[in-house]
This record gives sequence, structure tokens and C-alpha cells, in this order.
Amino acid sequence: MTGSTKSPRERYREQVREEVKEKAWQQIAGSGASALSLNAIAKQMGMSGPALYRYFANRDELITELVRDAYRSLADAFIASADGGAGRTGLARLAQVLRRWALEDPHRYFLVYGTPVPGYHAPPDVTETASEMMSVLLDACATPGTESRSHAFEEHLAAHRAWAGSHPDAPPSALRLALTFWSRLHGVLSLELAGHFTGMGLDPALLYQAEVDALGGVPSPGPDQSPVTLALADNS
Amino acid sequence: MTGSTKSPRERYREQVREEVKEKAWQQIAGSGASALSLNAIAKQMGMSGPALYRYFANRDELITELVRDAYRSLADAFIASADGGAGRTGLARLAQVLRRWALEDPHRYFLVYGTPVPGYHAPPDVTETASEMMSVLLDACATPGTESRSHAFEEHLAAHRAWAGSHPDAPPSALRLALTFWSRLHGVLSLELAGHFTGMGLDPALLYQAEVDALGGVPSPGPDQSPVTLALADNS
DNA sequence: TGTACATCAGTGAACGCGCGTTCACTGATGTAC
DNA sequence: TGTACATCAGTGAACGCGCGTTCACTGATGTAC
Repeated sequence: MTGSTKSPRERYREQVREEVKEKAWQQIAGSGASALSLNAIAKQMGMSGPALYRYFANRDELITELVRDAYRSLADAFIASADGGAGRTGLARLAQVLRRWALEDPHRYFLVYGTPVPGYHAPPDVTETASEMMSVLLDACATPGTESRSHAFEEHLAAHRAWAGSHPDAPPSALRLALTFWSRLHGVLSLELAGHFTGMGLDPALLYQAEVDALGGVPSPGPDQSPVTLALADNS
Repeated sequence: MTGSTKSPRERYREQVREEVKEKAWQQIAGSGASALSLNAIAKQMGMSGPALYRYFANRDELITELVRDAYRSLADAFIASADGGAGRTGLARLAQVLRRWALEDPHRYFLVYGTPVPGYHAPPDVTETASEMMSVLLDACATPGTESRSHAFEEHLAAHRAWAGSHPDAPPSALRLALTFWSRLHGVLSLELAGHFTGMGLDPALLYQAEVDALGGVPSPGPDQSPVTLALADNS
């Protein structure tokens, strides 16, 4: 049984890699992603600069790994939330998960959803992770019944649904709801985390909450007191 | 009458400053704001590096000037649009102005609304420019009538309206509408400009349009139950 | 009008720094007989 | 069990580069009498 047991060396390798990434996050938190320096990380770990090249081919590979981990952590949180029981207040719970993830580490949020890093292009497998998240979101958006109203944008979505490949039979209203969820919540979060609400005196959490509540009325306008509101009343 | 006529030297100074900023924007477009280099700009203008210190005290002052100009250009566009005739389709026009401004120069958009530059803090006068924009927006949001429904978030806004100082009598629904306008449209724009819609096959312009259309139902939505609301209600 | 002086744009050398990355090398750790 | 060998982590020096910024200096331009 020598099968997949990891040698001590492999174990150590992974441990160091993990520590490098940890220090990298700390550095990003302090000075942003574009100021990430391999030498500085090495120094912080008590090693010389070139030592890191035993663990990462170059700076870009480290950044890629960070992006990958960031996507993965959000996707996992989404999936875990879906496992907790789908259906009723599914969207509200996903919204909570998204917000918590964003506030937990704003720089991680910006690495994924902020200003693109100049020369950098994300690897193909993060696209797949993004699809996983979208799939969970579409699950929560898929509601039975009432496909009546014809909305211009929903007709467009009905004809351009490649991105929702995991849900080939989802009604256009569900596709629209998923996109609306995504863009509205990122709207609040990106403004909030970039500091555009500071000094205004209002509580961004309540705006976020209001936007979650308003989702109930997306496909066709509804009442302003949705069950989602009541379900999330214990928030602050 | 020697009054405020500018000397040739002053004229020349402003001209060079302008050219420096122009090259700076080009550079930002290529490599992002954090890679902005005074030396590179000087070289591009056929001058030596230190020459720029005749025009800007340091790198930070140049960035500040770029941020200031960016804010100013959007505020001016807003104001010009408001002059064109306020009222009914006011919000839709402002939305158009915002989108055009964002797409016209994505890097300018990100400089203002993207990931904050690490050490950088915006000067106080851009806050004032931001207030000008908000004032125009609040003008467009002030619609007579329907102050009936009490919404949780609007109550919060009624108690925290310092940011809307230019409109001390605006109804809470108008305050909410302005914030919703702002965050929803930035939600679409920031995702779009960061490339999160590329490869999905859908047209972000239509999502944007749909969000603008949906604003009509923000303050007080219609009475009918939406499918989503019903679905969220039935198994709780 | 011309002459003397002050102002200011721009240069080139230099300082100190940190970056990513390569290379030849030393030592320790694991592996095979 | 010990010995011989291969693997691999980590070092220190070095390369080439570009950065922001200072400084003393040259020349041209404007100003005052």
C-alpha cells in the first residue's frame, strides 16, 4: 500500500507553498495585488528570495494560485450554503454568503472582482469554478410556474443562454433573476468596499438588505415586503 | 488692463501639464494606475525624467490631478445632461451618460470606482464634486406623489440623510431611488468592464437597459405577487 | 533703445532602492543495495 | 546494518532593470530701468 501516501517531502512542500500564499495575502492586504513581491515574502519567511522558485515557477504562477483559491473559497461557500437546504430563502442565504465572503477579506474580493490586473489573464479552470457558482445560483433562482410575461431582456436571454449551460431548461425569468442578483449585489459591495459610502452616514448593510428584498420583485414587480425580508430580520 | 491675462509662460506651463496628463492616461490605459511612471512619461515626451518636477511636485500629485479630472468630467457630463431638460426620462438619460462615460475610458472608470490605490487617499475637493453629481441625481429622483409606504431602508435613510445635504426636503423614496440607481448601474458596469460577462454570450448593454427600466418600480412596487415571492413564501 | 538682472525650463549625473530572475554551489534528507 | 548515491531545499552573488527624487548647472526667456 504505497499508493497515494504523501512523502514527508511532498508534505513539507505543500506546507511551505501554503505559507507563501498566506504571506502573499497579508502583503496584498497591505499594498494591493500589483505590489506583490516575491522577495518581500521570502524575507518575511526568513528565507532568501530565490528560495521561492523551488515552490513557484514565477510571480505570475503565485498570483494565479491566489486567484484560484479565492474563486474556490467563494464557490465552496456557495455550495455549502446550497447543501444546507435549498428552496425557501435560498437567494437570501446566498446573498448573505456573498457578503460575508466579501467583507471577510476585501482585498480577496478585489483580486477577483476589482480592477483587472494589467498583464494578467485568468487560467481556464477558474472559469469552471465560476460556472459552479452560477449553477448554485441558478438552482436558487429556478422557481416553478408562471412563465407568462414577455420581457425584452428575458427574450434576449432566452436566445443567449450558453452561460447557463448547467440549466438548459431554466426559464428566462430565472436566468434574469440570477444575473440581477449578481450585478445588484456586486454593485453595493464594490461601492462599499471601495469606500464610496464612507462619510455618507448610511449603513451599506441595509442597502444590501434592501436590494436582496427587492429581488423578489425582479421578473415582475411585487410587494415591497417579501418573506425574504422577514426571514433576514435578525441580521445586524 | 493687465488683470487676469495669462503670461506666455503660464500658458506654456498649462499646456505641458496637460500633455503630461494625456500621456499619463495613455500609460494607465496600457498598464493600470499603479504602474504609472514619471520617467516613462517624460521619455515619451522627449524630456528627461526630472523635468516633470517643474510641473508636478511628485507622483502622487499627478495621480491626484488625474482623479480630480476624472471626477470632474463625469460631473460635468451629468450637469450638462440635466440642463438638457429634466423630468420624466431624466434617470434614463443620466444612466446613459454614466454608461457612456464608463465605456469611453474603462481605466478612467476604474481609477475612480475600481480597487482603491493602496496608499492613496483622495483630496477633499473630489468629495465635493461627487456631491455635485449626487445633487443632479437627486433632482432626477425627486418625483412628486406617493410618499405612502413605509419601507425599512427608507426609514433608515430618513434618519441618515447627511449625504443628501443639497436636497434636505427630498422624500426618503427619492433618496433610496438615487442610491439604487447608483449601486445597480455600477454593479453592471463594474462587472462588465472587469470582463466578467465576456464569454457568457449575453449583451451587457441589455442588462444595463433592463436595470434602468426596473428603476421605475423601485420606491413603491406594484401590488401583484411575483412568482419568486410566492415561491419564497410557500415552504417557510 | 539697449543693457543688467531675475526667472524659470530643462539637462545629466547621481543616490538608494527594490524588483524578478539565473546560476553555481553547499548541505541536508531520502533511497537503494 | 551500514554504505553509496540521488534528490532536492536553500544560499549568496550577480545581472539588468526601472523607479522616485535631489542637485548643481546651462540657456533661454521675460522684466525693469
